[in-house]
Formats: sequence, structure tokens, C-alpha cells
Amino acid sequence: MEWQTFIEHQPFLEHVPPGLRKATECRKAVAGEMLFRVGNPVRSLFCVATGEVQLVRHDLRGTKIILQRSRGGFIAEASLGSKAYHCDGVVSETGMLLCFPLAAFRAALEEDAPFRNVWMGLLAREVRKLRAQCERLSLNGAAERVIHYIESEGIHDAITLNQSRKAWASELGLSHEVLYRTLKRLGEQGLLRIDGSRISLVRESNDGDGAREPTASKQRT
Amino acid sequence: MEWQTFIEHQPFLEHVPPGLRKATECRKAVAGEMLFRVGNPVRSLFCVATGEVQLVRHDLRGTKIILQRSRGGFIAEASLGSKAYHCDGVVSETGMLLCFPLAAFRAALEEDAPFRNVWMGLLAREVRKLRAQCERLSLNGAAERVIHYIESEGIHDAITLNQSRKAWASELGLSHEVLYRTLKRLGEQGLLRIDGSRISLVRESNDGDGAREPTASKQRT
DNA sequence: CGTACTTTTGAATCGCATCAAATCTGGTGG
DNA sequence: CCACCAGATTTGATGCGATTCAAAAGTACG
Repeated sequence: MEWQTFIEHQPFLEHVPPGLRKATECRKAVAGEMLFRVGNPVRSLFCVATGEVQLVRHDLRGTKIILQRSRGGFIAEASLGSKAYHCDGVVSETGMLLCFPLAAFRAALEEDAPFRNVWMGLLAREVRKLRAQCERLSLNGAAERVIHYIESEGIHDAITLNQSRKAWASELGLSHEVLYRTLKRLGEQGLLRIDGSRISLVRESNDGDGAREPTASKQRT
Repeated sequence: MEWQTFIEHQPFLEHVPPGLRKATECRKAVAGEMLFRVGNPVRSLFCVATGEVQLVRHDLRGTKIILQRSRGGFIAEASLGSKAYHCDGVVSETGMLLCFPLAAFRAALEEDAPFRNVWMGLLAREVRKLRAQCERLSLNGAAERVIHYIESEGIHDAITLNQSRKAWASELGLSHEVLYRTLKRLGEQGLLRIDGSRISLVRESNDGDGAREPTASKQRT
């Protein structure tokens, strides 16, 4: 498969300098495969062209916690700065992978200013995204988390889910049952419009129709 | 005040190139002061030499959410990559501040390779730290969050709190009452040793003393 | 010495997690 | 094409733990 194909999906790949491109391996990754495990030395940086890769950790009782979910874009960018991985990297959906050798990647950052700036921009974006997720997780209330998610991850107050609702629930730090119930309730209250995997926020215009709760909080039957 | 003084507290400042040093303003920041507000254009990068600065946001009902808390080190590093601030920056404890003009900072990154590498290392560290916090917040159980905090933020399973417990509670996504009770309970169970602001984890050696719960989970009276 | 804030404990309530079970879905192989 | 299976979706019932409201005691600071 050609770089040109990938660039269409991931515009930032356009900035990868020729030297690094030649050193990059491009391969298929099958669902279930482990890219790396906790403690493994960092040898490559991975970019998910298609499919999905997750950064996961397991707590004491074996519960899986998803730390990052990448569908297009880098996975474990921060591993560039450390010797060994802090999490497991598992392929959750079959797709194509770009494997950048660590040394070549570092060299490219050193030599190529535009590429470097794109990279620093990606890191900064990741930081902001993570801060938003922390903010979301510190909200106590299922409805508030759902709405916060749509507001911060969506475009024009609407999202198209690219994962199952069950997986979304765990990203929101909720049990899947509560997420289902919350979506239903918000839908019935007219605060949310749900068409399959398309979910959008309905902003109340605050004029007519006085039979509504003040805002997305403390909804009761 | 002199750079040499700051470098003792923040070793990475040693790598700030001379050109950038000359352009940097150094001033006192008084508790309560707002460094910037949501939407303000980014003009400087701030480094907290002493005192404390917080990155905060407010939800719909005015509840304060702390997104970052910096005591020594940069605050809002990710703002380097965006036009405007996404949060408010408030001084929570009086101290000294280094204000790097944005343009000069960018230029230094461009020209000075060692400085740039230190900076990218800081960004990567921030990403890992934020991932750890997300992991922590997605644990459901006060005791588990406390223990996770000590394990990931502490040194040798021990931390010295540099903030009030009330503030810690909000960082953990808990009400302060629950944190107090949880600490007390864990202390009584011998899982935690608490000396004022010094809190350390007691690892059970799993040999003698059979009167203990399996691990840090599901503690009951 | 007084004020503001943190720390601490108590009691009541609410919402989420959990267990259970039924239905629906997409995909596989016969 | 259909039977079948695994996983996702949906709904119900229950208990626990966190939030919340309340109030008292401790502590820092001017």
C-alpha cells in the first residue's frame, strides 16, 4: 500500500520527511494482536492508518481499563520520551499500521523543522484532549458526562459513534446499563436526538415550551 | 531574583538558552490573581518557580474543576499549540513566575536542540501523568483511588501532600468527607500509615497475620 | 481574639454498580 | 438460506457507597 493512500486518511503524514518514510515499515495488524506489553523496551512508534489500536491497563482484579483508543493517528506518542512502555498496546480492530523505527524518528525530529512542529502540535493536542477527559470523569452524573462528551468531542454538538455503546460507557467511566438508561432518558426529555450511532445535542431555545427542566442536571422522573 | 536561584528548584530551566532568558520576565504572582482566562489569546508561557498556579474550569452550576495544578514547572504547556486558552489560569498560592514571551519561546525551540528535547520530554511526561489520572478517575471506589494515587505519584509507596486534603479530594474526584473517612478506615485497617501530610502504603507481606482482607478492595467493617 | 477555612463525624438520600434475564444483532458454518 | 452463536442492547430489581446537608471542633492568620 502507498503513502499517498495513507496521507488521504491522515493529513499529518504528509509532513513525514522522505528519509523517515524509507525507514518505515508498513504492515497489517490483526485484531487481538499485541503490539507491545508493559515493560517492553520502546523500539518503534506506531501510527494507526486504519483499524483501531488501544492502550490498555489492568487493575488488580483484572478489569480492563482503556487509556487511549486510536483510530487513525499515533498510539502511545508519549512513549517517545521513555525507555519502556507503561501499558499494553492491543489491536482491537484489524487494519494497517505504520511502524516508525525509534532512531529514525528521533533523527527526523532533529533535522526536519516542519515535521517537528507538526509532532509538537500533536502532543499538545493530546494533552488538551486528556485534560478534557479528566474533566469529564470528575463530573458526577451520567447525563453530565454524556453531554460533556458531545460538547467536547463532537462537531456542532453532534457525534457519530465509532465504537459500541458498551465501549463508550467504559470510556465515560460508567457501567453500560447506566449509559443505556441515561441515553433513553435524555432522548425522552428531548435533550438528545439519537439516530443509531448519530447522537446530537438539542439546545433548548429558552423561549416557548415551559415544560422542561432547567438544564442537563438533576433530571427526575 | 536570579536565574541561578530558579535553576536549583527547577533543573530543566538550566537548558533555557541565553537568548530566551533575556526575553523572559520574572515577576511575583499574588494568590487570587488571574494569569489568563478562557478565550484570551496566548501571549506567554508561564513557569511557576515558587507558589502554585491552577488551571481551572467551571461547569454549568459553577462547580470548580481543577485541570492542572503546578507547583514548580510549566502551567498550560499545551497552550503553546493553540491560539487561545481553553481554561482559566489562577494563582492559588503567592510565588514567583517566569513569563516567556511566546515568539521568543518558539524561536528558542526552533534553534536550540537540547532545549527542544527537554521540552518534548516535559510534554511526554505530562501526557503520561494525565493518562494515569484518567485511569485513577475511572476507578470506582474511594480507597482504590487513594491507593492508586500513592502508587503512581508517590516515591517508594509514600507521598508528602503539598496541598490540603480537601483539595486532594477534588483531585481524586471525591467529596472531602469521603476522603477523610476513607483515610481513617484505611489507617485503622493498617493498609495506610498517616503522619500528618506524610502518607505511606503498607504492603502486607502475605505470611503471618491472617486477619487481613486480601488486598485494597471491598473493605468492609 | 476573631474570622475563615480545614478537618472531622453523623445522618439521610440518591444514583450508580451489580446481578439477572430477555431480546436483538451480525457473522459463521452447515 | 437458515440455524446458531457470541456479543451488544435493553429492561428490571436490589444493595452499597458516594453525595449531600448539618454541625462541631481544630487551626492558621491578621
